[in-house]
Amino acid sequence: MSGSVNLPFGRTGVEIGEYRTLVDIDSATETLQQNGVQDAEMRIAGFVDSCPELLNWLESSGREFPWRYTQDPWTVYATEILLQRTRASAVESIFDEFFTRFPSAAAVEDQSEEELRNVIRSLGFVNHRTRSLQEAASLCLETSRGKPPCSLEKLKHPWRVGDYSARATLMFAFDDVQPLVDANFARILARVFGYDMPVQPHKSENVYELVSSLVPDEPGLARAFNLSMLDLGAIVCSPESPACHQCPINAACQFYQSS
DNA sequence: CTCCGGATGT
DNA sequence: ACATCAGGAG
Repeated sequence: MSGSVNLPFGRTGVEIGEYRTLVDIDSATETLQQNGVQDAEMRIAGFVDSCPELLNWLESSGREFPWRYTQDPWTVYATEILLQRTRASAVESIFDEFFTRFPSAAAVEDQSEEELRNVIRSLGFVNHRTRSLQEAASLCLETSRGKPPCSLEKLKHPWRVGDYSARATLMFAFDDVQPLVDANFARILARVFGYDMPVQPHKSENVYELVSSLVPDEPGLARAFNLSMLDLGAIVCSPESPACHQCPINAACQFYQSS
């Protein structure tokens, strides 16, 4: 049941012809046109056709964080809370200690709150995250024997577990195809398609709709696609001074073409 | 829309 | 000092 996709990155090998059948090019084009982007059809096609190479880049250059090697629902759910507005490298540095002390939702209720706060202190947002993890653990123990629920609305029940974290849990723990719109993703799309980045990228309905159409409708590829955008944003397409010369999709990027 | 929270990188 | 980080709430 678990392990139906290849870890850590999912499925990274696919031909362009198959990939095209798994995304909604018409819907993506329509959404992009509503943003006032010229040549929307051509730009969407260019992006989609570059995605197989993007997945190859993930396979060779992606970040192999420990949480990418498991689909254990509690581990995925708790890790998403640890990752909120926090550098992934910071979470990596406490990952082993955290899941040694809190390998299950039950462990969070068994250990003292002070113990929990000590382990996550180096991440910041300690008050927020302590309450989130306690309520998440409680939810898991109430609803399904220590496992997080596989429903979007129920996953969002704990304090400060919102749309992104809930969808990420569905995607990475339950192989449920989801669009994961974070700040990185929005920045990349703004550059690739040449429109002004929304003030709250992860809350923009327009960006969300666009990403929904561009996520391939197959769990292994959807996992790889989402991870590739996270890593591209962190490694190559950084906020300041992006390394366009080493970007696997620069041929389809308006920012690169016009610079 | 605005504001929030903390360690970390620059 | 200031912006950023696998966002979220009011």
